[in-house]
Amino acid sequence: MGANIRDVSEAAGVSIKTVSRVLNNERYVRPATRARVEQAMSALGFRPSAAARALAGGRSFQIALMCSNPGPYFLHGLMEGLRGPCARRGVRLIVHAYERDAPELGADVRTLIRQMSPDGVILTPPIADHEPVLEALERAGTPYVRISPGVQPGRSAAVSIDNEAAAREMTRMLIGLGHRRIGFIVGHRAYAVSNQRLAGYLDALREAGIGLDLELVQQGWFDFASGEAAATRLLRLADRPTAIFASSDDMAAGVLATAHAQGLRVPADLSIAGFDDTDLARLLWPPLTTMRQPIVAMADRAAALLFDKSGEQVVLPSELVARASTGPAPA
Amino acid sequence: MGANIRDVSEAAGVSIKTVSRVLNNERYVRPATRARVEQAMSALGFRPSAAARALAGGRSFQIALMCSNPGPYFLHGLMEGLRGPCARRGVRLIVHAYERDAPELGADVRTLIRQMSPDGVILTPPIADHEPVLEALERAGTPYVRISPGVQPGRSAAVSIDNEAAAREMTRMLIGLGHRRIGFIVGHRAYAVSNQRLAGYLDALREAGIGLDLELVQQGWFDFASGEAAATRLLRLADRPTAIFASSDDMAAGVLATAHAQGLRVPADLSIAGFDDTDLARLLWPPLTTMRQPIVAMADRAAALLFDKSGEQVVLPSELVARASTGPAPA
DNA sequence: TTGAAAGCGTTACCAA
DNA sequence: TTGGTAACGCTTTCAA
Repeated sequence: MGANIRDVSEAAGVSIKTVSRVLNNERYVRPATRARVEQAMSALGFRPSAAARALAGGRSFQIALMCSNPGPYFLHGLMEGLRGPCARRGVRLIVHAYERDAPELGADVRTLIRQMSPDGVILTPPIADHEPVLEALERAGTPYVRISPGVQPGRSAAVSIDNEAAAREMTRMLIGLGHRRIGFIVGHRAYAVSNQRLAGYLDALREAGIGLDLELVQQGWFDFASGEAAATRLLRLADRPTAIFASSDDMAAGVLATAHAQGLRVPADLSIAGFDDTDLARLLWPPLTTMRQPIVAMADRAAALLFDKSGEQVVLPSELVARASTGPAPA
Repeated sequence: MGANIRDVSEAAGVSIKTVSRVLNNERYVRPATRARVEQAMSALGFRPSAAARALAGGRSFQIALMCSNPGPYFLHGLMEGLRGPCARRGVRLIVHAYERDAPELGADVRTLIRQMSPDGVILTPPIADHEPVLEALERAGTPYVRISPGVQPGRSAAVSIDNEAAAREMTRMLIGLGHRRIGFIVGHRAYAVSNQRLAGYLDALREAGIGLDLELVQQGWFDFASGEAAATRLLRLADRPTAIFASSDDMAAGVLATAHAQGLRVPADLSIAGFDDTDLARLLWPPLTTMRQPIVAMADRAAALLFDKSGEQVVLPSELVARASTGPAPA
């Protein structure tokens, strides 16, 4: 099998402890000694056992990403953003998919902590606001970073964007194009960002003096299928919307599919707006985004906060992260 | 902190070893004893430390998914398929994103094995055919399952679908609709499935007596952007294709975006076919798929093979896993 | 600046 | 069917 720390110490003619010091970049190792040890390590192809380090030292060199079953683009963005920071630090990523509605999420996290003792945890909505989970993390002293938290922003390190402002901007833009009947597809109820985005939409309508028609606000669940379904409901209305703002890209894709299926031309017959600016957004046009790939950026930043043990709350600068297909002004 | 195995043994009035037996479902534990131990475990909220188990027993209760940076839908499908089996077995998933073109992938895997000693590894293309990686795995005795391997099918447990047949069927269908100029977007060169799908396309053309026009075959890289680019090239041709078959859904989405951007109506002006049947495929129609979500199914099956330590090679039944938008026959 | 020895929490081997 | 006790490979504490 692989060489262990003793093999290295013997090869280098030093004690085990000294090898350990080199491994952990501790001070008080003479450069010459360090060099000798490092040479022995690479000569033997030594790789420290994560299990042994975790058992003895408490650090597991693993962080956990807790996410529910989000859309493909959300997951992909997270992974994309976490890859670099983790690789640089030599940290492994455990992806822990949780059931959004499981009753025992707190116990779930406790199990995760006890079993793996991760060096840190990244929480994605909606679990980022789940009290039992936060409590379990804090009680265990496990550092964690929340992505897009909805409550108690100062409670932990967190990364987010200004969802309300972004949704307001996007709605304003649609209004500016002449749209008056703008459908809105709300995200999953459990997610704080769903409310924030809805708030932005409502705000822009109010500002423009457009009365709210509740029929135009439909429930979605952030996934493709719910976008399809919500669009179907919206397009069945007697007084159809001329634009639909889906508060996630996955749902926007669903809207697009529905539009296709009904023979509607996009954007001539229907303007569609999405949120998040993933690749999917490029099915729409023009490019109105000020921030590319906010999810990737948030994940990357979250990892940085975790590794630097900073309790900072970061709101990434993003006046607008959505896109729309913008056809000719509606009749 | 949490209770350890000794606390449990004391609470239950048995030896440590007996608790260990219960934990591992070993034989030779009297039902009464087992019950007593189990009660003590739940009373104390005992969770065995993965690190200690790994160190002492060799099993880490972790499996690793090695994947490059695939499209969002591929990644999502994998996670979706692995979630259930892992949860049922109490196994954690390490997602190890590798650089497709890194020179030292073999060393990378060796490091992974030494450090984490995963109970198993799932390999996705193109690493599923990477000799140094397979060798490292075999030398270490780590069970592994390959998804969509391209060579040496019998070398390990593996799961795949018949890519060539699926691509042939899809091309036949397009031909059946009257298309004669069918663009094809090849996947990343490093992936075996790219060739398999291309072979199916070529086969169908030959069968129909349609001469191959190399201009119609464009290189892509399985991602959205390369689909856009390839479509742009295809649509610039003097003698445009009337249909484009992209050998992945992510690329098909890119084709769709390009078509939109050029004001083409889909499918009236351009038929688009995709591969894999993710949600994205629902942007196209009609539903010609015989197998829903092949990626999810492959991942699920791969996990099963890994856990059952079966060396089986599974080819999932799927005559057709692609979809196309099918407009009126081209002029 | 270096080293010796005592754990960390579990499993494995051998007895009882 | 149960129980000691020695590993497992590293970090930590305390000396030197």
